[in-house]
Amino acid sequence: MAGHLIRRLNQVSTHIFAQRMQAAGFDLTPVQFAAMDALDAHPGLDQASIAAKIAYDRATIGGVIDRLEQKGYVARTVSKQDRRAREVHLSAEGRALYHRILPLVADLQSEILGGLDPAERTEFLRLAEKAIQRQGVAANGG
Amino acid sequence: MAGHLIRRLNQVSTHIFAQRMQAAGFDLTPVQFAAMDALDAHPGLDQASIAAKIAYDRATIGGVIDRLEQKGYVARTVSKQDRRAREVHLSAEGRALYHRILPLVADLQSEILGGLDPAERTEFLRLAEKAIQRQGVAANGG
DNA sequence: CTGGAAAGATATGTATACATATCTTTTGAG
DNA sequence: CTCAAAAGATATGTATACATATCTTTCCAG
Repeated sequence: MAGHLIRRLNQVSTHIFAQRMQAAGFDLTPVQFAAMDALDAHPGLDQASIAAKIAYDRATIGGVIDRLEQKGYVARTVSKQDRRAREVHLSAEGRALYHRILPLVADLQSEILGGLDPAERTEFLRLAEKAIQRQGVAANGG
Repeated sequence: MAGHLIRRLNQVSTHIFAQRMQAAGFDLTPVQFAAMDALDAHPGLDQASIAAKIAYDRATIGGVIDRLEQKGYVARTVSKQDRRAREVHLSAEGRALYHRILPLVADLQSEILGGLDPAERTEFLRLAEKAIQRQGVAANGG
């Protein structure tokens, strides 16, 4: 069953992420890192755009940004152009943390596919990307 | 990023599952179906064994079984051999539902990998299985 | 047989994940 | 300009997902 295999793989992936983070003394979830990654590339992005960029729904991202704000890694300000929108920025601390963690996360990717040799990993990533490409799953508000 | 691709794929997978179930007029999540699948093959299984079989933790499965019980699809009885354990059985209604849904779920698997041709699907499944095989992720109480 | 370790289940707390509803603010048709 | 539609965010409710703690019951060493 494809669905079951994919779920297991996702479970392996999040487990490795959590373990590596804890081992390095950081307290960040995969989604929180993904949000910081988007914010490093696009400072001042509003929440709806963050959600669209990393394929989450707005409600989930709202909570994720809440927690990042509580930790002091991001700051939220009401946009002057559109007072409905909240512009989100990495704080100095958040940016520093992101750049310390980035190589760790890059490194852990290969561990997720640890059972595959390099050629197989490349092929797996190609197939995964192609499978996603065909789908138009955007979720609510994404 | 492997982790991100896998998450997206899982999102596609659960989305297709939910859509197909709703279209067919059923109200079952992927986990609930997985639990019923395990119970059809192994009637009377206790919750910890169900969790181990489908790679979940016990706490999650407890809630899943709660909801299946509320819907009337499973029944829980205290084991006579071990009064700590709850033996879980599909009800007549649950078994009937499972057999109606099974072909639907089998069919939807190919849609999850809809962007891939048959040879690619086979290869993807082989690689996914191999990648999982290497990992020993069991979760708490699995 | 007895007391502590171990196992099954449940309780608690945190973090996704997403649909739907609601509130505020902006935009656009007339 | 005005009001309804639309968009950004938040609120609410359900369902995972999992670590940790606790309760009950069983097992086992002595």
